[in-house]
Amino acid sequence: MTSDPTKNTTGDPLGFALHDHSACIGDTLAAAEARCAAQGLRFTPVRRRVLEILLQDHRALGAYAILDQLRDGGFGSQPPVVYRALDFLVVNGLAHKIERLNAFIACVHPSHAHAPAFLICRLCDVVAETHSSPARGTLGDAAKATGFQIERTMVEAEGVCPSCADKADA
Amino acid sequence: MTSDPTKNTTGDPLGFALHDHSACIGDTLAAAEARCAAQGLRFTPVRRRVLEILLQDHRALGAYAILDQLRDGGFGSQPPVVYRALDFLVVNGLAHKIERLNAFIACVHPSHAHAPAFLICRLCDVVAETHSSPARGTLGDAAKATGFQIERTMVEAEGVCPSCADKADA
DNA sequence: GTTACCTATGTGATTGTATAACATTACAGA
DNA sequence: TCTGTAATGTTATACAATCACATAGGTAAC
Repeated sequence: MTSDPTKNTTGDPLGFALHDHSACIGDTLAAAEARCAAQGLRFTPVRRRVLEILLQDHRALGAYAILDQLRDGGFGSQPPVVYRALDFLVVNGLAHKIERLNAFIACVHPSHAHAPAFLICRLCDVVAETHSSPARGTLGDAAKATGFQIERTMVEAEGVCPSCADKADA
Repeated sequence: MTSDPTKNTTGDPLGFALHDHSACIGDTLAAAEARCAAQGLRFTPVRRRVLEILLQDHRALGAYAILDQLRDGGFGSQPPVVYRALDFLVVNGLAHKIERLNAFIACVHPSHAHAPAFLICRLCDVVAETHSSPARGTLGDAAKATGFQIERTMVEAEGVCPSCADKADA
Protein backbone atom coordinates (compact mmCIF):
# COMPACT_ATOMS: atom_id res chain seq x y z
CA MET A 1 0.00 0.00 0.00
CA THR A 2 2.97 2.32 0.53
CA SER A 3 5.06 3.53 -2.35
CA ASP A 4 6.77 1.03 -4.61
CA PRO A 5 10.36 0.54 -3.45
CA THR A 6 11.50 -0.11 -7.01
CA LYS A 7 10.75 3.50 -7.74
CA ASN A 8 12.66 4.84 -4.75
CA THR A 9 15.86 2.91 -4.92
CA THR A 10 17.51 4.89 -2.19
CA GLY A 11 14.54 5.38 0.06
CA ASP A 12 14.63 9.06 -0.81
CA PRO A 13 11.99 11.55 0.24
CA LEU A 14 8.68 11.83 -1.50
CA GLY A 15 7.71 15.33 -2.48
CA PHE A 16 11.13 16.46 -1.19
CA ALA A 17 10.19 15.80 2.42
CA LEU A 18 9.98 12.57 4.37
CA HIS A 19 6.50 11.83 5.57
CA ASP A 20 4.07 9.06 6.35
CA HIS A 21 3.05 8.31 2.83
CA SER A 22 0.47 5.66 3.56
CA ALA A 23 -1.38 8.19 5.70
CA CYS A 24 -0.89 10.67 2.90
CA ILE A 25 -2.73 8.30 0.55
CA GLY A 26 -5.47 7.40 2.98
CA ASP A 27 -6.17 10.97 4.03
CA THR A 28 -6.34 12.28 0.49
CA LEU A 29 -8.58 9.46 -0.62
CA ALA A 30 -10.91 10.04 2.33
CA ALA A 31 -10.95 13.77 1.68
CA ALA A 32 -11.79 13.16 -1.97
CA GLU A 33 -14.60 10.84 -1.01
CA ALA A 34 -16.02 13.37 1.43
CA ARG A 35 -15.74 16.21 -1.09
CA CYS A 36 -17.57 14.24 -3.76
CA ALA A 37 -20.32 13.21 -1.36
CA ALA A 38 -20.75 16.79 -0.17
CA GLN A 39 -20.99 18.16 -3.69
CA GLY A 40 -23.10 15.41 -5.20
CA LEU A 41 -20.27 14.19 -7.41
CA ARG A 42 -19.92 10.52 -8.21
CA PHE A 43 -16.64 9.09 -7.00
CA THR A 44 -16.88 6.00 -9.20
CA PRO A 45 -14.51 3.00 -9.18
CA VAL A 46 -12.47 4.15 -12.20
CA ARG A 47 -12.09 7.65 -10.82
CA ARG A 48 -11.13 6.33 -7.41
CA ARG A 49 -8.63 3.93 -8.91
CA VAL A 50 -7.00 6.62 -11.03
CA LEU A 51 -6.61 8.82 -7.97
CA GLU A 52 -5.08 5.88 -6.08
CA ILE A 53 -2.63 5.33 -8.91
CA LEU A 54 -1.66 8.98 -8.88
CA LEU A 55 -1.23 8.88 -5.11
CA GLN A 56 1.25 6.01 -5.17
CA ASP A 57 4.07 8.44 -5.58
CA HIS A 58 4.66 12.19 -5.65
CA ARG A 59 5.55 11.89 -9.26
CA ALA A 60 3.69 12.93 -12.37
CA LEU A 61 2.32 10.07 -14.46
CA GLY A 62 1.54 10.12 -18.16
CA ALA A 63 -1.94 9.11 -19.26
CA TYR A 64 -0.74 5.90 -20.85
CA ALA A 65 1.23 4.83 -17.79
CA ILE A 66 -1.95 5.24 -15.77
CA LEU A 67 -3.87 3.37 -18.41
CA ASP A 68 -1.50 0.41 -18.13
CA GLN A 69 -2.24 0.17 -14.43
CA LEU A 70 -5.95 0.53 -14.99
CA ARG A 71 -5.89 -2.33 -17.46
CA ASP A 72 -4.19 -4.55 -14.88
CA GLY A 73 -7.12 -3.83 -12.56
CA GLY A 74 -9.66 -5.01 -15.08
CA PHE A 75 -10.88 -1.57 -16.14
CA GLY A 76 -11.31 -0.40 -19.70
CA SER A 77 -8.08 -0.21 -21.61
CA GLN A 78 -8.72 2.53 -24.15
CA PRO A 79 -7.40 6.10 -23.81
CA PRO A 80 -10.80 7.76 -23.26
CA VAL A 81 -11.24 5.79 -20.06
CA VAL A 82 -8.27 7.39 -18.40
CA TYR A 83 -8.74 10.82 -19.97
CA ARG A 84 -12.30 11.05 -18.74
CA ALA A 85 -11.33 10.07 -15.23
CA LEU A 86 -8.43 12.54 -15.27
CA ASP A 87 -10.70 15.27 -16.53
CA PHE A 88 -13.08 14.66 -13.65
CA LEU A 89 -10.25 14.76 -11.12
CA VAL A 90 -8.69 17.89 -12.59
CA VAL A 91 -11.95 19.80 -12.95
CA ASN A 92 -12.84 19.02 -9.37
CA GLY A 93 -9.44 19.93 -7.99
CA LEU A 94 -8.43 16.41 -6.97
CA ALA A 95 -5.56 16.27 -9.43
CA HIS A 96 -3.48 18.64 -11.51
CA LYS A 97 -1.97 18.48 -14.95
CA ILE A 98 1.71 19.29 -15.23
CA GLU A 99 1.82 20.92 -18.65
CA ARG A 100 5.58 20.75 -18.88
CA LEU A 101 5.45 16.97 -18.69
CA ASN A 102 2.07 16.28 -20.25
CA ALA A 103 1.45 14.32 -17.09
CA PHE A 104 -0.79 14.29 -14.04
CA ILE A 105 -0.38 14.34 -10.30
CA ALA A 106 -2.70 14.02 -7.32
CA CYS A 107 -3.49 17.22 -5.46
CA VAL A 108 -1.95 17.17 -2.01
CA HIS A 109 -4.42 19.56 -0.43
CA PRO A 110 -7.70 19.23 -2.24
CA SER A 111 -9.61 20.68 0.67
CA HIS A 112 -9.36 24.35 -0.29
CA ALA A 113 -9.34 26.14 -3.62
CA HIS A 114 -5.90 27.30 -4.61
CA ALA A 115 -3.67 28.45 -7.45
CA PRO A 116 -1.16 25.64 -7.51
CA ALA A 117 2.47 25.94 -8.52
CA PHE A 118 4.88 23.08 -9.06
CA LEU A 119 8.53 22.38 -8.45
CA ILE A 120 9.71 19.73 -10.88
CA CYS A 121 13.02 17.94 -10.36
CA ARG A 122 14.55 17.30 -13.75
CA LEU A 123 16.73 14.52 -12.35
CA CYS A 124 14.31 12.30 -10.42
CA ASP A 125 11.00 13.60 -11.81
CA VAL A 126 9.53 14.13 -8.37
CA VAL A 127 7.02 16.97 -8.34
CA ALA A 128 6.21 19.07 -5.29
CA GLU A 129 3.07 21.14 -5.16
CA THR A 130 3.10 24.54 -3.59
CA HIS A 131 1.16 27.68 -4.33
CA SER A 132 1.76 31.09 -5.74
CA SER A 133 -0.20 34.18 -6.59
CA PRO A 134 1.31 35.18 -9.90
CA ALA A 135 -1.64 37.38 -10.79
CA ARG A 136 -0.66 39.70 -7.97
CA GLY A 137 2.87 40.50 -9.12
CA THR A 138 4.51 41.71 -12.29
CA LEU A 139 2.22 39.49 -14.32
CA GLY A 140 -0.93 40.92 -12.82
CA ASP A 141 0.30 44.44 -13.49
CA ALA A 142 1.04 43.60 -17.11
CA ALA A 143 -2.38 42.06 -17.51
CA LYS A 144 -4.07 45.07 -15.97
CA ALA A 145 -2.09 47.43 -18.19
CA THR A 146 -3.21 45.69 -21.37
CA GLY A 147 -6.72 44.91 -20.21
CA PHE A 148 -6.25 41.17 -20.23
CA GLN A 149 -8.55 39.25 -17.87
CA ILE A 150 -6.68 36.39 -16.23
CA GLU A 151 -8.83 33.36 -15.49
CA ARG A 152 -6.26 30.72 -14.71
CA THR A 153 -2.51 30.60 -14.31
CA MET A 154 0.02 27.84 -14.70
CA VAL A 155 3.25 28.09 -12.79
CA GLU A 156 5.84 25.37 -13.07
CA ALA A 157 9.45 25.60 -12.00
CA GLU A 158 12.05 23.17 -13.23
CA GLY A 159 15.22 22.52 -11.29
CA VAL A 160 16.93 20.15 -8.90
CA CYS A 161 15.42 18.84 -5.70
CA PRO A 162 17.44 18.81 -2.46
CA SER A 163 17.85 15.05 -2.54
CA CYS A 164 19.30 15.03 -6.05
CA ALA A 165 21.50 18.01 -5.27
CA ASP A 166 22.99 16.08 -2.34
CA LYS A 167 23.74 13.11 -4.55
CA ALA A 168 25.43 15.35 -7.09
CA ASP A 169 27.67 16.84 -4.38
CA ALA A 170 28.74 13.45 -3.08
CA MET B 1 4.72 40.94 -45.88
CA THR B 2 2.41 42.07 -43.11
CA SER B 3 0.19 39.64 -41.30
CA ASP B 4 -2.23 37.52 -43.26
CA PRO B 5 -5.62 39.25 -43.27
CA THR B 6 -7.39 35.90 -43.36
CA LYS B 7 -6.15 35.34 -39.86
CA ASN B 8 -7.24 38.72 -38.55
CA THR B 9 -10.71 39.01 -39.93
CA THR B 10 -11.49 42.19 -38.07
CA GLY B 11 -8.11 43.84 -38.31
CA ASP B 12 -7.73 43.34 -34.60
CA PRO B 13 -4.56 44.03 -32.68
CA LEU B 14 -1.62 41.66 -32.69
CA GLY B 15 -0.30 40.79 -29.29
CA PHE B 16 -3.17 42.86 -27.85
CA ALA B 17 -1.68 46.13 -29.10
CA LEU B 18 -1.67 47.68 -32.52
CA HIS B 19 1.79 48.11 -33.94
CA ASP B 20 3.82 48.16 -37.13
CA HIS B 21 4.05 44.45 -37.59
CA SER B 22 6.26 44.39 -40.68
CA ALA B 23 8.85 46.35 -38.73
CA CYS B 24 8.28 43.94 -35.89
CA ILE B 25 9.25 41.06 -38.19
CA GLY B 26 12.20 42.80 -39.76
CA ASP B 27 13.65 44.02 -36.49
CA THR B 28 13.39 40.67 -34.80
CA LEU B 29 14.90 38.85 -37.74
CA ALA B 30 17.79 41.30 -37.86
CA ALA B 31 18.31 41.02 -34.12
CA ALA B 32 18.35 37.24 -34.37
CA GLU B 33 20.89 37.37 -37.16
CA ALA B 34 23.10 39.70 -35.16
CA ARG B 35 22.82 37.59 -32.02
CA CYS B 36 23.81 34.43 -33.85
CA ALA B 37 26.75 36.11 -35.54
CA ALA B 38 27.94 37.52 -32.23
CA GLN B 39 27.73 34.17 -30.47
CA GLY B 40 29.07 32.02 -33.28
CA LEU B 41 25.72 30.32 -33.83
CA ARG B 42 24.65 29.28 -37.29
CA PHE B 43 21.47 30.96 -38.39
CA THR B 44 20.82 28.47 -41.20
CA PRO B 45 18.05 28.65 -43.83
CA VAL B 46 15.70 26.24 -42.04
CA ARG B 47 16.14 28.02 -38.73
CA ARG B 48 15.63 31.40 -40.33
CA ARG B 49 12.55 30.20 -42.17
CA VAL B 50 11.01 28.73 -39.02
CA LEU B 51 11.54 32.00 -37.19
CA GLU B 52 9.94 33.87 -40.10
CA ILE B 53 6.95 31.57 -39.96
CA LEU B 54 6.61 32.14 -36.23
CA LEU B 55 6.86 35.89 -36.72
CA GLN B 56 3.97 36.05 -39.16
CA ASP B 57 1.55 36.46 -36.31
CA HIS B 58 1.55 36.87 -32.54
CA ARG B 59 -0.01 33.51 -32.25
CA ALA B 60 1.41 30.19 -31.15
CA LEU B 61 1.91 27.65 -33.92
CA GLY B 62 2.02 23.89 -33.53
CA ALA B 63 5.03 22.04 -34.85
CA TYR B 64 3.06 20.40 -37.63
CA ALA B 65 1.54 23.66 -38.81
CA ILE B 66 5.05 25.02 -39.11
CA LEU B 67 6.13 21.86 -40.87
CA ASP B 68 3.43 22.33 -43.49
CA GLN B 69 4.76 25.76 -44.29
CA LEU B 70 8.35 24.51 -44.36
CA ARG B 71 7.38 21.84 -46.85
CA ASP B 72 5.89 24.47 -49.14
CA GLY B 73 9.27 26.17 -49.13
CA GLY B 74 11.07 23.05 -50.28
CA PHE B 75 12.60 22.16 -46.94
CA GLY B 76 12.56 18.74 -45.36
CA SER B 77 9.07 17.56 -44.53
CA GLN B 78 9.59 15.23 -41.60
CA PRO B 79 8.93 16.15 -37.95
CA PRO B 80 12.56 16.16 -36.79
CA VAL B 81 13.34 18.96 -39.23
CA VAL B 82 11.01 21.38 -37.51
CA TYR B 83 11.67 20.11 -33.99
CA ARG B 84 15.40 20.60 -34.35
CA ALA B 85 14.97 24.11 -35.68
CA LEU B 86 12.54 24.91 -32.87
CA ASP B 87 14.91 23.49 -30.32
CA PHE B 88 17.68 25.75 -31.61
CA LEU B 89 15.43 28.80 -31.46
CA VAL B 90 14.14 27.99 -27.98
CA VAL B 91 17.53 27.15 -26.50
CA ASN B 92 18.95 30.39 -27.85
CA GLY B 93 16.06 32.51 -26.66
CA LEU B 94 14.72 33.37 -30.11
CA ALA B 95 11.45 31.54 -29.55
CA HIS B 96 9.44 30.15 -26.68
CA LYS B 97 7.33 27.08 -26.21
CA ILE B 98 3.84 27.60 -24.86
CA GLU B 99 3.41 24.43 -22.83
CA ARG B 100 -0.31 24.93 -22.38
CA LEU B 101 -0.81 24.80 -26.15
CA ASN B 102 2.04 22.52 -27.16
CA ALA B 103 2.92 25.30 -29.55
CA PHE B 104 5.66 27.80 -30.26
CA ILE B 105 5.95 31.54 -30.60
CA ALA B 106 8.70 33.96 -31.62
CA CYS B 107 10.31 35.90 -28.81
CA VAL B 108 9.44 39.58 -29.05
CA HIS B 109 12.53 40.84 -27.27
CA PRO B 110 15.32 38.39 -27.84
CA SER B 111 17.96 41.01 -27.07
CA HIS B 112 18.11 40.48 -23.33
CA ALA B 113 17.80 37.41 -21.15
CA HIS B 114 14.49 37.21 -19.39
CA ALA B 115 12.02 34.98 -17.59
CA PRO B 116 9.09 35.14 -19.97
CA ALA B 117 5.45 34.89 -19.00
CA PHE B 118 2.54 34.58 -21.36
CA LEU B 119 -1.01 35.81 -21.55
CA ILE B 120 -3.04 33.42 -23.69
CA CYS B 121 -6.46 34.42 -24.99
CA ARG B 122 -8.64 31.34 -24.97
CA LEU B 123 -10.99 32.89 -27.53
CA CYS B 124 -8.69 34.09 -30.31
CA ASP B 125 -5.49 32.22 -29.38
CA VAL B 126 -3.39 35.33 -29.51
CA VAL B 127 -0.46 35.13 -27.12
CA ALA B 128 1.22 38.15 -25.54
CA GLU B 129 4.65 37.85 -24.02
CA THR B 130 5.48 39.70 -20.87
CA HIS B 131 7.78 38.90 -18.00
CA SER B 132 7.54 37.94 -14.40
CA SER B 133 9.86 37.02 -11.59
CA PRO B 134 8.02 34.14 -9.97
CA ALA B 135 11.15 32.94 -8.24
CA ARG B 136 11.09 36.07 -6.11
CA GLY B 137 7.62 35.63 -4.61
CA THR B 138 5.76 32.92 -2.79
CA LEU B 139 7.24 30.34 -5.11
CA GLY B 140 10.79 31.38 -4.43
CA ASP B 141 10.17 31.25 -0.71
CA ALA B 142 8.74 27.75 -0.96
CA ALA B 143 11.70 26.63 -3.04
CA LYS B 144 14.15 28.09 -0.57
CA ALA B 145 12.35 26.47 2.35
CA THR B 146 12.60 22.99 0.83
CA GLY B 147 16.03 23.46 -0.69
CA PHE B 148 14.85 23.22 -4.27
CA GLN B 149 17.07 24.97 -6.82
CA ILE B 150 14.95 26.65 -9.48
CA GLU B 151 16.58 26.75 -12.89
CA ARG B 152 13.71 27.72 -15.12
CA THR B 153 10.12 28.78 -14.62
CA MET B 154 7.09 28.58 -16.85
CA VAL B 155 4.33 31.07 -16.28
CA GLU B 156 1.30 31.03 -18.50
CA ALA B 157 -1.99 32.79 -17.84
CA GLU B 158 -5.14 31.86 -19.65
CA GLY B 159 -7.98 34.31 -20.04
CA VAL B 160 -9.61 36.79 -22.37
CA CYS B 161 -7.79 39.51 -24.28
CA PRO B 162 -9.19 43.06 -24.37
CA SER B 163 -10.23 42.74 -28.00
CA CYS B 164 -12.28 39.60 -27.39
CA ALA B 165 -13.76 41.05 -24.22
CA ASP B 166 -14.99 44.05 -26.23
CA LYS B 167 -16.60 41.76 -28.78
CA ALA B 168 -18.33 39.82 -26.03
CA ASP B 169 -19.76 43.01 -24.55
CA ALA B 170 -21.11 44.21 -27.86
C1' DG C 1 -42.89 -1.70 -12.70
C1' DT C 2 -41.69 0.14 -16.70
C1' DT C 3 -40.47 3.92 -19.49
C1' DA C 4 -37.61 7.76 -20.46
C1' DC C 5 -33.63 10.17 -19.50
C1' DC C 6 -29.08 11.14 -18.09
C1' DT C 7 -24.57 9.96 -16.73
C1' DA C 8 -20.80 6.98 -16.88
C1' DT C 9 -18.23 3.35 -19.04
C1' DG C 10 -16.44 0.68 -22.89
C1' DT C 11 -14.39 0.13 -27.58
C1' DG C 12 -12.42 1.06 -32.20
C1' DA C 13 -10.41 4.33 -34.96
C1' DT C 14 -8.09 8.51 -35.84
C1' DT C 15 -5.47 12.75 -35.28
C1' DG C 16 -1.84 15.37 -33.20
C1' DT C 17 2.73 15.77 -30.76
C1' DA C 18 7.40 14.25 -30.13
C1' DT C 19 11.52 11.37 -30.38
C1' DA C 20 14.73 7.35 -31.62
C1' DA C 21 17.82 5.70 -34.84
C1' DC C 22 20.48 6.04 -38.63
C1' DA C 23 22.25 7.81 -43.35
C1' DT C 24 24.01 11.76 -45.69
C1' DT C 25 25.76 16.29 -46.52
C1' DA C 26 28.24 20.72 -45.47
C1' DC C 27 31.75 22.92 -43.35
C1' DA C 28 35.89 24.29 -40.35
C1' DG C 29 40.35 23.31 -38.93
C1' DA C 30 44.62 20.22 -38.78
C1' DT D 1 43.17 16.40 -48.35
C1' DC D 2 41.73 14.39 -44.39
C1' DT D 3 39.04 14.45 -40.44
C1' DG D 4 35.84 15.59 -36.89
C1' DT D 5 31.64 17.92 -35.99
C1' DA D 6 27.36 20.10 -36.80
C1' DA D 7 23.30 20.20 -39.58
C1' DT D 8 19.98 18.06 -42.52
C1' DG D 9 17.20 14.35 -44.29
C1' DT D 10 14.31 10.08 -43.87
C1' DT D 11 11.85 6.04 -41.81
C1' DA D 12 9.66 4.40 -38.18
C1' DT D 13 7.63 4.59 -33.83
C1' DA D 14 6.17 6.12 -29.18
C1' DC D 15 3.27 8.95 -26.62
C1' DA D 16 -0.83 12.28 -26.10
C1' DA D 17 -5.53 13.40 -27.02
C1' DT D 18 -10.01 13.24 -29.20
C1' DC D 19 -14.07 11.55 -32.14
C1' DA D 20 -17.86 8.70 -32.76
C1' DC D 21 -20.73 5.39 -31.30
C1' DA D 22 -22.44 1.39 -28.45
C1' DT D 23 -23.72 -0.22 -23.84
C1' DA D 24 -24.80 -0.34 -18.96
C1' DG D 25 -26.76 1.73 -14.51
C1' DG D 26 -29.22 4.68 -11.85
C1' DT D 27 -33.05 8.06 -11.07
C1' DA D 28 -37.40 10.29 -11.75
C1' DA D 29 -41.88 10.40 -13.87
C1' DC D 30 -45.60 8.08 -15.21
